[in-house]
Amino acid sequence: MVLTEKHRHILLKAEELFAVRGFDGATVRDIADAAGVNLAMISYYFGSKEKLMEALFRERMTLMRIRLETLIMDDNYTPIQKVDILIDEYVNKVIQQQSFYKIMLCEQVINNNPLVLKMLRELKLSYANLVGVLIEAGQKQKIFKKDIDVMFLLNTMTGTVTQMVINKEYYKEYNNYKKLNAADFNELLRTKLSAHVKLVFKAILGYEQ
Amino acid sequence: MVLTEKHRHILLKAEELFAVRGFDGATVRDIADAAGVNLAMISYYFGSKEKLMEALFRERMTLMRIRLETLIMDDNYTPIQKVDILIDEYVNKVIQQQSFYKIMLCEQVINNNPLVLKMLRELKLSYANLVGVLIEAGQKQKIFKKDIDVMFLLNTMTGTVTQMVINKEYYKEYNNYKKLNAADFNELLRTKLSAHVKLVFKAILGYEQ
Amino acid sequence: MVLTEKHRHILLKAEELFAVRGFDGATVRDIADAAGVNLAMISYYFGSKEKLMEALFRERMTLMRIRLETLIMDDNYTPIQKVDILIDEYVNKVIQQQSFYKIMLCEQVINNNPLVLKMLRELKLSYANLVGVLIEAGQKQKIFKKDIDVMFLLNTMTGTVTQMVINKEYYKEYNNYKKLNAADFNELLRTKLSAHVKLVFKAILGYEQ
Amino acid sequence: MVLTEKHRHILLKAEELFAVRGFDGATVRDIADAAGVNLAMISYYFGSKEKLMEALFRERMTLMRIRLETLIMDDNYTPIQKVDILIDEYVNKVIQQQSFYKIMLCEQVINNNPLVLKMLRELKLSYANLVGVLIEAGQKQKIFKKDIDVMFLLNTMTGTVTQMVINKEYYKEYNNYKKLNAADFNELLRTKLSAHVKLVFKAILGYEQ
DNA sequence: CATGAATGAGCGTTCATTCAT
DNA sequence: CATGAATGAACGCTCATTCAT
Repeated sequence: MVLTEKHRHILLKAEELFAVRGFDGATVRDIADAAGVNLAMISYYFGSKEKLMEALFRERMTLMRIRLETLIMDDNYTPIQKVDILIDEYVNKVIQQQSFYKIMLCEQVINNNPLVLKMLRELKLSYANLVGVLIEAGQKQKIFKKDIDVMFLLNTMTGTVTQMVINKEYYKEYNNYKKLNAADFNELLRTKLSAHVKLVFKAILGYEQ
Repeated sequence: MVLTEKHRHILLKAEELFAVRGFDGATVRDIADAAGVNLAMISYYFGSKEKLMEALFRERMTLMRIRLETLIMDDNYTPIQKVDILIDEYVNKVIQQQSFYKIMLCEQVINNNPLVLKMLRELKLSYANLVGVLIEAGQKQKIFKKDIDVMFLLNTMTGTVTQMVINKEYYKEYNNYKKLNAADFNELLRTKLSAHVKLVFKAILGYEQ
Repeated sequence: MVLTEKHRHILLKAEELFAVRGFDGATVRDIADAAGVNLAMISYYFGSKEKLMEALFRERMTLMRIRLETLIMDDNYTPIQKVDILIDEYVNKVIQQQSFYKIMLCEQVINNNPLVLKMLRELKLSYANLVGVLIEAGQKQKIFKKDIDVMFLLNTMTGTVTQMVINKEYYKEYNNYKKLNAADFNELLRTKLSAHVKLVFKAILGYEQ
Repeated sequence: MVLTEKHRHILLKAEELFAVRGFDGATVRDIADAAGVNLAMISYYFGSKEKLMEALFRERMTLMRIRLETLIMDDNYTPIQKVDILIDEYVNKVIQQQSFYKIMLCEQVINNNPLVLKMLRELKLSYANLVGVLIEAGQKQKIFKKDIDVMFLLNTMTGTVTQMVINKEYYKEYNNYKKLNAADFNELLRTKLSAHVKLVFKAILGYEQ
C-alpha cells in the first residue's frame, strides 16, 4: 500500500484522536472532520477503521527495528556508547511521537486487533533479541554484569519514559514549569529523561563511567 | 454511596471487562451478562456506565493514599526501610490487581471521564507529596542524595512494574516459563520486580545496603 | 423462537414491503415505519434483517408440507379427488398470501440467503416426492398415464398461478373487470384459476371426468 | 440511443449480475468490474443505474413484439402451426436468455422503475392482443374451442417455462441428470418444455393433432 | 473519451438508557 | 427491588453518482 500525502495527513489526525479518545472512542466521523476530509474517504483510503489503525502502526513501526539492528551491528561504538545512543534515540522518539506511543500503550492493554497485536509482539521480541546481543557483547568484555534480564532492562526504560510522558502535565504542575512553552518543556523532559534512564541503566548493567 | 455485595460483584466483573476491552469496548450488556445480573440493574445500581467506572475507581483507590500516609508517618521504620516497604506493597498491589492497574493506565492516556481524571490527579500529586516528605527525611539524614526528582523516581517504579505486567506474556515466552502456572508465575514476577525496583531505587537515591 | 402478536405484526408489514420492493429495496426503516415500531425493534426482535426474512419464511412455510403430507396419506379420497383438492388449496393459498408468494418467487431467482434457499429446496423436493407418491398410486389404478414428469406437472401449476397473480392487474384491464372490488376480483381469479389448472392437469395426467 | 459494442458488453454483464443478485443487490461497481470498464463509465454511457436497466429492457424487448406480429400475420401457417411455432420460439428464447427472463420475472413483482413497468405492460397487452387475433382465427375455423381466455393461455406458457428454468437445478437433482453438461441439459429442457406446453395448449385450445 | 478521486445520502446495526410492570 | 421491552442516537460502512483532469 502506497501512502500519499493525504493518507499521511489522515493518519496524523487519526493518531491524535486515537491517543486522546482511544480506538473505540474516536469515531470515523471525528477523524474525517479533524482531517478535513469526507467521511467516506476513510473507508475509501484505508478500507475500514481497523485497517486505518493497522496502517498507522505499519507506518510508525516500519523504521524502528531497522534502526535498532543497524545500531547493534555497528562496530564503531562500544557497548556502553550503544546503550547511550539507544536511550537517547528512544527518548527522542517518544517525546516526538507522544500520540503514537500513547496509542501503543493502550493497544498493549486492550488489544482487539490481531494484526496490531502481531506487530507489537514481533517488535517486542526482536527488540529483546537485539538488545540481548548487545548485552552479551558487553558481558564478554566484562563491562556489564552477568545475569542481566533484558526484558526488565527494556521495560524499565519504556515504562519510565512512557509514564513521564503520560503524566507530564502533573510533572509540569508539581515543579511549577507552567511558564515554559510546550517545546521548551519537551526539551527539558527529553534531557532529564535521557540522563535519568542512563543513570538507572548503569545500575542495572553494573558499570561506571 | 454504600456498596453491597452485589455492587462489589458487578464492579469486579466490570473491572475484568474494562481491563480487556477498554471502557468503550466493554458494553453494559457484557458486564451485566458477566455479572449475571439484569441489564437494567447496572443503571439502577450505579446510575450510568460512567458512574460505574467512577465507583470502581473510588472503591479501588480509597485505601491507597491512606496506607501511604500511614507508612510515611510511621516512626518505626528508617527511610530506607520505608522505601523497601513502599516498593513491596506497590508491586504486590499491581500483581494482585492487574486488571485495575491496566484500566488506570488506559484512563491516564485516554481520559474522557472528568471525575476519574480528578481522582487520578489527586492520587498522583498526593503520592508525590508524601514520598517527597520521605525523601526529604532521608536527605536530612544524609542517606539519600540531594536533588532527587520525586516524580522521576515514582514513575520509574510505576512504569517498570506496569510494563512488566502488561508484557508478562512476552516475558513468559522469552524466558520459556511456559511450564509455570499462573500463580507461580505471578509470584516469580513479584519477587523479581521487587528486587529489580529496589536496585534501581538505590541507584537513584544513592545509597548502599 | 416464539412469535408474539407484535412479531407477527412486524412480519406482516415486512412481507408487504418485501413483496413490493424486494429484500434489498425494502429498508429496515421502511419496515419499522410501516409496522409502527421503533427501528431498533427489528434487530431486537429478529436479530437482523436477514433473520427477519428467515423468520417470515419459517412462519409461512411451516404448515405447507404438513398439510400436503396429510392429504396424500388420506385414504378417504381417490387420486383424482386428491389432485383436485391439491389444486384448490394451492390456488387458495396463493390468492390469500399473494405477498409471500411474490417474495418466494423472487427469492428463488435472486437468492442471497442460504437458509431461505435451504427451506425452498426442501419444500420443492418434498413436494415433488409427496406428489410423486400420489401419481404412482393413480398410475397403479390405471387412472393416470404412465411417464408423468412430476416436476413439470407441479411447475405448470405453480407457474400458471403465480403468473396470473403477478399479472392480475393486466388481466383486470384486459377483461374490463375494473368495476369489481378487490375481494370479488380475487374470488373470480380463484375460481377461474382452479378450473383452468384442473383442466390442464387432466390433459397431463390423462384422465377424463 | 445508439448502442456500441461496448454498450452491449456492459449490458450483458449487467444482465448476468441483475439475474443473480437483483437490481438492488448488484452494485454499479460489480457491473463495472465484471465488464472490465471503469466505474464512472456506467453513468457516462447510460446516465444512471436505472437507465442502464431501462436500456437492457429496451434492447432485449425490441424484437419480441415485431417477431410475434410477423408470425400472427403470416398466411403460410395454419393457426395450429402458429401456436406450435409460438411455443417453440418462446421456449427457445427463455432457454437462451435465462438471465433476462429471470430479471423480467423479478421486475414484474418488485417494480420500482416506471419505464420498465410501462414496457412490460405494453409487451403483455400487445402479446395478448396479437395472440387473441390468432385464437379468433382458429375459432372461426372451428379448430379452437370457444371461450378461450387468452391471458390464462399465455400465462400458463410463460409461468410453466419460467418455473422450470428457475427450478432447473432441482429438476436436475430430482431426475439425476447430474452427468449432463450445461448445454445438453438445456437442450433436454428445451425439448421437454416444448412438448409439454404443446400438450397443455391442445387441452386448453381443444384440438387434436 | 476515459478515469481516479471524491462525496452526500442512506444503509443495517448497536449502543446506553428508560420505563411500565 | 427487579425486569423484559422498548427507544433515540449514533455507530462504521457502502452506495450511486459526480467531477477535475
